[in-house]
Amino acid sequence: MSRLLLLDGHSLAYRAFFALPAENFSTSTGQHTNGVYGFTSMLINVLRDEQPTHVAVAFDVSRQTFRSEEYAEYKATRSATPSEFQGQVALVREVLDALRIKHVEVDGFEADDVIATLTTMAEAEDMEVLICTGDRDAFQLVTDKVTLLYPVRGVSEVWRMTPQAVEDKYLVAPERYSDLAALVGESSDNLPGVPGVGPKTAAKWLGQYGDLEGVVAHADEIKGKAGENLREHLSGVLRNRRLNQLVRDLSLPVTIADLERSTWDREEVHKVFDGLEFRVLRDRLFETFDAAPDEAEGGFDLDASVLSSAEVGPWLEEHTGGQDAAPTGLHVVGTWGRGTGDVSAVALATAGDAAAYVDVTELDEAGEKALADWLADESRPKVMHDAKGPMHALAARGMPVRGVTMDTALAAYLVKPDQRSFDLADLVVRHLGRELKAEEQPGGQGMLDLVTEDEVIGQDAMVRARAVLDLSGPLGEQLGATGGTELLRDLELPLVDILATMERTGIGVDEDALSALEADFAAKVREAQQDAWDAIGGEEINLGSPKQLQVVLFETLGLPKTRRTKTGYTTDADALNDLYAKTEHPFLEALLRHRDAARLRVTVEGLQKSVAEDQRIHTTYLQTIAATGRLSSTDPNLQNVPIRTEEGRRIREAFVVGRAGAGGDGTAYESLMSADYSQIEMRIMAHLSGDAGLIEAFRTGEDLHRFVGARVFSVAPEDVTAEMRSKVKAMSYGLAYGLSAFGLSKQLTISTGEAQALMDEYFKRFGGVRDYLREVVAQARGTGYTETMLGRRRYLPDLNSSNRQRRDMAERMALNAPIQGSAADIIKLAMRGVDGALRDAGAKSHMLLQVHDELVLEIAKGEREDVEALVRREMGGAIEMDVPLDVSVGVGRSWHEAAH
DNA sequence: AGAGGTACGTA
DNA sequence: CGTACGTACCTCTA
Repeated sequence: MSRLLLLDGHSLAYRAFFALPAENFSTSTGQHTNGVYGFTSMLINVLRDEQPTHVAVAFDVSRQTFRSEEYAEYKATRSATPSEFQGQVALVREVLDALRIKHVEVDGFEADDVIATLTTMAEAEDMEVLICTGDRDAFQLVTDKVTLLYPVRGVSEVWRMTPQAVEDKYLVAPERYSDLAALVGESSDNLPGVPGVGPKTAAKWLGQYGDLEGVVAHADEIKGKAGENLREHLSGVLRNRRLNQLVRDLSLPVTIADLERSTWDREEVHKVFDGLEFRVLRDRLFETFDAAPDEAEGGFDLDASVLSSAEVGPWLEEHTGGQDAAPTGLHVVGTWGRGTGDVSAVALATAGDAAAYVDVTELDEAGEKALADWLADESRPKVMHDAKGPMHALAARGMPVRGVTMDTALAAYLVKPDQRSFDLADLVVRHLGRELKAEEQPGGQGMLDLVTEDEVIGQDAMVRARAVLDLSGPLGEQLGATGGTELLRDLELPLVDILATMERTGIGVDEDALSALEADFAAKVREAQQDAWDAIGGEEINLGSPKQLQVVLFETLGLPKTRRTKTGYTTDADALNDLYAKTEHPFLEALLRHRDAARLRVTVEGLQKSVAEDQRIHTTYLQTIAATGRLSSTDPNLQNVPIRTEEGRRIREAFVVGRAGAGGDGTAYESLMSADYSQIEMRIMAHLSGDAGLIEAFRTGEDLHRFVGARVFSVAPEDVTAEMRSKVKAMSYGLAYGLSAFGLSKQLTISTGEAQALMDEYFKRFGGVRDYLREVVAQARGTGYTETMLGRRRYLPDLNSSNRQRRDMAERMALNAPIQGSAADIIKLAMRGVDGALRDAGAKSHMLLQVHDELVLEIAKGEREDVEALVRREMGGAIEMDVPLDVSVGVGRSWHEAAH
């Protein structure tokens, strides 16, 4: 049985808009999404619950329709569309396009007319019809075959309006509903009815005289005030009836057959949902419909074998030993994290459809050696997905991997750096149009007759190995088309091994020092907590609860309200400091002290929890997260260890050089070395902009902010005061982030005018910077992407958004991405250089950490001078620029000491 | 249990 | 109304 689902796009999105709080649904770029969210959510639910075979969504084109032409006041009382709803209908259309659901609109008519026409067309084909709209005019369409789903309680629930349901509710049959509405009036359409006549009276008349025509014909017979009013408003009633009659014979650009449900465009769905930041909804969509028809054509066809120890060597020789050295797909089954891991099995796949599965735990010595030799053989190219973790796992079994010529996760990241995850299954569907599963072989034997769990794991692993291999083709092509081939081959891929080694090495910590800090901070927390409680009369509130704090601050203490947040008033440090400056209330002082101490304590506790048995902390670097090209660090994040406050810096004292001989190979280390680029982003800005003034500033080697301050304030460099310097410093750094005069004024607590004057003066002196920043945005708007010095792209489609908030956000990203991204490129180059130079020199010293513009190394005894020279050379010479790359180096027992 | 919101650490 | 991240806690909802 065919079943057509028709939705009124605008009406439903608008309902959702009012049902869901706009402030809870917006993207990071500021676009509100509550209407789209509610619409999409409802769409998914209806598709799931009703299983229609055909779907269409109708839209209004404009408010100008034949109805408003006949009656100018039609819908005239509707208030202007709230600004938060702006653009959301366009987003609904984007969602529908991604889902490949047809939408239909006809100039001069309303969505309901389109729905009425489609309903009529479907009825002619004997289809069942479901109509989903918040417009009551559609009740007239209800029949035995046409059901109306009328949303109530926002969009969380729908009423199924069958003929019986309409009659129960309105006391008339559906085909009489419009007659009833004409008498009663419809306030939302600004169609006044007969005064004093409600649904009951109207239904009674219609029952008596059959239909509206009958009521009109017998109007003279109706007694009382109601009858009088009816006679008086007769022309209005007839007009209402003309206007609420839906048009059922529009000429439409689609046929019913066009509306048949098709598989959606997965890539487009990801793109659109990414943009809308709909994570839950996307999951729900895929969960609900993945089993349903899908565009993926099938799985992977493999000539699979499970290898015994003795078979490993011969198989590898036969399938990967050719002269052409074609790459092999490699998938590792195991666990990894914190710089180590364990393998249970590996799967291999070749372009010739051969696939093999090796249970590593069952291998004898010879088998293990055959596998290890092959893995370590640089001349046997391997294709992996997110290789770093698997490499840890293999290395932990004494099987280091070399010759990884493609990492599909890294390639996908370089192609689309804004994506948050690079799940293999997703990439396979998107780029290969297939599912991550084995091909069904009708009546076939072997692969599909899987009985044990092990067999399933084995097959899955081989499919993955094959999928990775197949993905490398299209991804490699896309990468080539976007100029990323060298970036992958020369920068990101070599970095994988370097990062893996850093993670495996870890950084030494003094656990006793951490414990002492923890105890100290804990005591401070208790003290501050007690002081805070005392200051409010002893009530023991949870100081970590913004909600409880708001009650105390703004109700109990009656302090002035702070900046609004979605859920109330902010209690952030800035606001509390402001409040303290105004009121000097002792509670605020104690609360701030509590915050600081509590934060430091959790930071220390987190570090304590992650100390491994070797008394070192092994972070994990993520290479495919930051859209600008930076690394990120997790579990624990060692890129945000406190440094700004004295108390915080004490934590860095606990990061120390490893104990003598702790390396296992007996190497003794003498110190930690911290080497960082000074003002690398400003230097990049000078280089990229070519601004003569800024370039000179760096070439003279004078204090940058003093130099700039002298120009901006027209004084001699020695007359630049500390205040001038700090203003200029804030502005210089802010520029790379797209700082506005307003933002600058906020930060420096000066007037907007003063901030603007400061910026004007700056740009007068350093006009090249302004021209460059403008040019970056203009070019990105044209090409759709920004580029770093090494050609790393970031796509910013929102630069052409019609939404100002989104556009402004995209502009700031466009300003920042080349600068932050080039800095990321440069330090990655430097890491390659340092790693290579250490190796060439046969040094025992090694890199431990990367913190965006800083490298931390552990220095082996006697290597300090050599390593310092080498690090300075490699970091300083990582790339050729018009300004020098200044590197400052410090050495000490701890990270804190090394930072001096 | 999981998600969203707030707050806050770094470059 | 300044970019890029990760983590912890609280609170509400499923």
